[in-house]
Amino acid sequence: MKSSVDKGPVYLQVKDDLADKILSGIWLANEKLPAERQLSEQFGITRVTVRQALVQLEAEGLIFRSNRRGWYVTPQRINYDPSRDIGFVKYVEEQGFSARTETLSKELIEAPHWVAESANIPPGTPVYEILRRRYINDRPCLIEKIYLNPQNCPGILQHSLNQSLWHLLRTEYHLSPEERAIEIYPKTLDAQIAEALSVNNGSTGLYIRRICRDQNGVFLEVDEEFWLHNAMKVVVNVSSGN
Amino acid sequence: MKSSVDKGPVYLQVKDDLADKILSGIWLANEKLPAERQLSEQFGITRVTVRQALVQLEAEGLIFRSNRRGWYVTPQRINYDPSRDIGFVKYVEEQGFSARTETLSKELIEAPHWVAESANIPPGTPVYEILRRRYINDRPCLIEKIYLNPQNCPGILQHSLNQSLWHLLRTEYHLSPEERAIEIYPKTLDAQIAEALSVNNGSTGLYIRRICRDQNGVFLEVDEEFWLHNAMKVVVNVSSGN
DNA sequence: GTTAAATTTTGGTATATACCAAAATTGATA
DNA sequence: TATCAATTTTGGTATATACCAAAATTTAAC
Repeated sequence: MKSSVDKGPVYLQVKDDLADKILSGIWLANEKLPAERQLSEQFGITRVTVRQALVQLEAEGLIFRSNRRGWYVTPQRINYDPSRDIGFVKYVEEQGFSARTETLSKELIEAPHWVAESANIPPGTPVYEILRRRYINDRPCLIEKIYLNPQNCPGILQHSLNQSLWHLLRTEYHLSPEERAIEIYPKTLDAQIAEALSVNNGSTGLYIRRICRDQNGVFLEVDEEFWLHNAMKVVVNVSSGN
Repeated sequence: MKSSVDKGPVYLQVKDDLADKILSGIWLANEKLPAERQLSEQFGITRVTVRQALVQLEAEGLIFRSNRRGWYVTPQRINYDPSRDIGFVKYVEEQGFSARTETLSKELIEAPHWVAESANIPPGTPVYEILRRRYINDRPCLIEKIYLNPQNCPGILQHSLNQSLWHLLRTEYHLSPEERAIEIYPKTLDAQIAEALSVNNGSTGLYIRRICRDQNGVFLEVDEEFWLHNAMKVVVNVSSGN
């Protein structure tokens, strides 16, 4: 890998080399990369240096790792519009991917601190909490924590929650959000979330928080999403208003 | 740092320890952390391991590094609403920070490929390109590339562009956007951008692309922003529509 | 042929060490 | 006292090595 002319750090050269193999299609989406020791031999460098290159590529989103199983080529990002509620599965399938949802838990709890605060309800108010895991092409891509106002949708936990939640809210409870406050920023996935997405503890993800209110400003839903940072691209369309 | 009971990897323990010092206020915003060699001695671990912890903390956004000068405590994120155009400086100052803008270059060029495509104009059409660097509390936080339709705002490059661009467009050219298509995702900062923000080549940033059109659907502005990933939080409010 | 146990491979973590160039600091000089 | 050169510190990069536990693979047993 070393050459007479300086092309910058070796690990960046290796990174570029691997990136080429991916972008040019030599390695396909979801394909497993050679083992680290194998790569280090191929490039004639230490495994430590290979690792530096791989971590870089991971940060760029070109590759991902699945718990101790190795490095894989990241599939194309999907577009995601957090301001719409047409149903995740439908939305993803329109883009030519397959999707599915898994409900991890659902219960009535006392509103956590931050939920009470952002929903503007007294602390300790009972709320429904729903935990879901969403897959795109069989890859777990996000964990979702949903908090619902029980006054608006009593008994919703009896329903199957693997479908579009807003479809349910619309048809069964005649609810539809009027105002959405959305927050987006990169955030490290904590142990619980990382585990649930089978990625390494400490991986960076994209965090989306959404607070939906009805026409009277009453809180309908608070929603927290923890995405693999490389799985999607946020796409929002906003008209006028200003 | 080692202890009899297993508390997971040492580098995560160190990370948590440092995180505590920051969150508890022992180390203040913009304060410089001790040198890596010093930390490694304090914790009784290798510099390599210290580095692992620091890189983690950086990914979490708690600390940042400024080209070879060391590690610093990240100041609080600002809120940023890419769907509004009330002027960056004013917006930031309302949140209690100081802000300023620097124009790095401005010229008439042929529309780059992706600009022509997303603006729906013929490739090669002349457009104004403006490059700006924005500071928050004297820290360079984002690079902005702006592409304007010359037909809408002839001669705009003669003006000072360190002020709010939309204020200029409104008052001088009677332009205001009706539709905005916004894209947001984490992206690695390339060499040019990283240099301009004086962060390491290959750092991850948050990328925001915005396409603004008038009421007739004619392209007014295309805008690319490259943010330090830890400098802000995207905040968008969307009403109804669906 | 299927299942279970033994073995190998591999990623995750960690130490010890070294060199370079940029940055910061110190010291000499005008 | 201010300026500039010499020195020291420090972050960035890289090698060589090692051990563990999870995962994958192979082998043995039923």
